[in-house]
Amino acid sequence: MALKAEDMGSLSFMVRRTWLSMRSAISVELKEYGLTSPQYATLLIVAGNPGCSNSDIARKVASTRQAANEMLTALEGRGLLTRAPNPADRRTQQLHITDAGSAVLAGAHAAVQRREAELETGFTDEERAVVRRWCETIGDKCEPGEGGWPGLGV
Amino acid sequence: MALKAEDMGSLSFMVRRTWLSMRSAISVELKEYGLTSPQYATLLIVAGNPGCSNSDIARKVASTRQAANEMLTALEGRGLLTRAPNPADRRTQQLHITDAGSAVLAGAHAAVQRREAELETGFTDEERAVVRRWCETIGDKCEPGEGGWPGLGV
DNA sequence: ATCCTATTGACAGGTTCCTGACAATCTGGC
DNA sequence: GCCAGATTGTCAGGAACCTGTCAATAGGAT
Repeated sequence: MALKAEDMGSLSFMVRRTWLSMRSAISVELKEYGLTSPQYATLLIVAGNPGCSNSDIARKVASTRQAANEMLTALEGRGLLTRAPNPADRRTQQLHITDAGSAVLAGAHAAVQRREAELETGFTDEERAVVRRWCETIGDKCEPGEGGWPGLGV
Repeated sequence: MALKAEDMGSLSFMVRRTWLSMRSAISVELKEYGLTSPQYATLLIVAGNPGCSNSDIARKVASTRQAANEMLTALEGRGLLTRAPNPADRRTQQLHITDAGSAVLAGAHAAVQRREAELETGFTDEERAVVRRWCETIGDKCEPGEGGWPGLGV
C-alpha cells in the first residue's frame, strides 16, 4: 500500500507528537511518585547501569551533557541518586541510585509498564518489533559519526 | 518473535530518544533556514490550515495552548505568520502564513523531506505503514476523553 | 617529558515544553 | 433573558531541552 503524500507531512513531526502525547499520558501515572517521564527514564538508566556517568546518560537518551547534568542535579538534590568521583578517571562521576530512588522507581515502573501495555494493545508481536527496529535504526542514523548506539535498552 | 524483557525498558523512553535524535538531525538541515524542528512543524500546520487557531495548533501537536502561544508569538515576531481576530468568534485568532514564511517553509520542507527520506531508507512500505499506524493509534489512546485526533497529517 | 586531541562536567543564556490561574467569550439548556 | 459550563488566549513561574564556552583530565603519538 503506497502512502499518500499528505501522510508524509513530516516524520519528525509525527514522532514529536507521539512523544508529547505519551509524555502527557505517562505523567498522569507518574504524578503520584513525584516523577516526570524524563526523570523516570533517568532513574531507570542509572538503576540498570550502576556507576555510569553523566555523559553515559546523555548518550543513552540522545541528549546533551548539559541536559543530563541538570536532570541528575535535580534527582541528586531529591536524594534519589548519588554522584561520586570515579577513582579511575578524575573527570568522571559515578552515578548510583539510592534506596529512596529504588523505592520510587519500583512503584513508578509498575505503573508505567501497565499504562504502556494498555497503549500497545491491539498490535501484534511482529508489529511491535517493526516499531522498535524503526526507532532504533532511525536513531542510529541520526547520530553524527559512525556506528550505532550503546543499545536501545536502558 | 517474542520481545525480550529488557527491550521493554519503556516505550516512552524509546519514543523520546527517537524524537531527540531526529530533532537534532533535522535541526542540522533547518539551520540554514533559521528554523528549529518545532518551528518548522508549526509553519507547516499553519500553511496547510489557513485561518486555524492557537488551540488548533496545540491540539495538532498534542501540546498545550501556552506552548503553542509562545511558538506563534515568536514566529509572528519574525514576520513568518500573522494573527488576526476571528470575526465569527471574538475569543479566537486566525493564523496565516506570510510570504516570508512561505518562502522559508518551501526551502525548509525540501531539506527536511530529503533528510527524512534518507533516515527511512531500508524500510518497506508496509513497515512504514505499521509505524505510522502505531504512532497515530498510541497518540489517540493518550488523549484524555473520547475519540481520536484531528488526524495525523498537518 | 611534551604536546595534541578528545572527553568530562559545569556555567550562562536561550528555546521549548509544562501547570495553574484568569478574564473574555461562546453555547446550550432552562 | 439568564446562567452554567466550556473554550480561548495570555500571564507567571518552572522543567527540560539546547548551544557555546571553559577548565581539568585522559590518552596516544612523538
